[in-house]
Amino acid sequence: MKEFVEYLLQFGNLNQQQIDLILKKSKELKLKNNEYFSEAGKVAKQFGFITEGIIRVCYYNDKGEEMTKYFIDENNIVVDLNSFDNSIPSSAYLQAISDCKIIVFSKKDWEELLNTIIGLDNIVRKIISKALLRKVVRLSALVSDDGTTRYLSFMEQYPNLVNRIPLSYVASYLGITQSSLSRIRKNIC
Amino acid sequence: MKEFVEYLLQFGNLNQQQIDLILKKSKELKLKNNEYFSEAGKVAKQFGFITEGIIRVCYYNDKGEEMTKYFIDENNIVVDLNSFDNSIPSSAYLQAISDCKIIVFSKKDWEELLNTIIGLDNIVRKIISKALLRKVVRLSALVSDDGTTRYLSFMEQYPNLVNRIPLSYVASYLGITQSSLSRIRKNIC
DNA sequence: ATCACTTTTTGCCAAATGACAAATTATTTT
DNA sequence: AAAATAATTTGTCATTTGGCAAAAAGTGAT
Repeated sequence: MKEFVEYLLQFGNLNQQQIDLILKKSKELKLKNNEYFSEAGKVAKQFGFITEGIIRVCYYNDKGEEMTKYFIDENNIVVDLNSFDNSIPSSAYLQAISDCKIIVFSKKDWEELLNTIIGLDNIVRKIISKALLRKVVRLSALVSDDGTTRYLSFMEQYPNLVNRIPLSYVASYLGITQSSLSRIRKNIC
Repeated sequence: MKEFVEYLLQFGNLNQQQIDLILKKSKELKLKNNEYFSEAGKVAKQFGFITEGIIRVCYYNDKGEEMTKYFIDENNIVVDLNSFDNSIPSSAYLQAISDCKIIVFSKKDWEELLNTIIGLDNIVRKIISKALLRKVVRLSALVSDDGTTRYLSFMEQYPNLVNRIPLSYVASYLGITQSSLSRIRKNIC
């Protein structure tokens, strides 16, 4: 929990009373490897913060292939934002790809917090923008580069992820086939 | 000008007095084809809204190749945000790739407006988030697809741009070479 | 209409990647 | 340890794309 509070405080101030309020509403969710935090077709009902583990966001394209959009690891917000905010069914799966511990808030509690704590929505907005910006930077690195360069920059961006997740997920994130990635790795090491 | 006001009002309310204040500070900037709205190495000093024309955002990569990050067309905000907000030198060029008319605000005026008009910063924040989200969606389409698919989705996203800008810019945006794009087009049409 | 210049298309070959299947290696279960 | 399962690597060949240079088409000025 401490991590989450510290994380929030990076983006704005909260007094002890406000912090306590947040703590009171928080619950811990444990997910086993391969379990879902939220699923395509369903409305996202939780706002979370990962304290342990890795989540990946994926969907199925026209051809039925599983595509990994991105990864979220420790000390980051995890929420299917569009679905959560607008109460619409999501088009993506948020799946644990290792055992995870996540601090979660129900939608009701979270909205209550946003309404009660002045400045919290400001903090959240900043967090969201920052996350989006990071996403843009990451995606940019994936365009225009060849497989090898993509893989190298992936390793820079997620240095502590490479060895914790299956190769196939990395490949679908990088937009190349698993075999290609395997060959690329052979050439690098 | 009307377009800009309408644009802002999509994201929040402003009364007539506030609108007049904004109008009073606005200036019209005309850029000829190939001129720069802001340049790499310099601090961005203007916040703009394109009423006519197309701007592209580009930079030079390690190899000295010119890379197009994205295009901005009519009825969209144009600003080198990171540089403008933090007063740091930018790493990108914002270049007119057709004659442009842009409504602009100096940094000083814009900050004054943000301080004076309650709710404007909220509106701006919403605009920025939306733009970032669009960027993510666009970039996602560029990863994982082959050249042909990229080009097709580019045409969907910028239907009125394809015939107005040089092929080489489109190619560098799509992350493929100009020759490849030329061949791809031949196969499609 | 001609010339100069820019943009786009082609041709050629090398390199990278995809598709599919089989083999190998790791991991888990019994 | 052996068997079963999953993950990764490798082989083979077709396709796509890159790199480079030349040709063709388009544009603008005189």
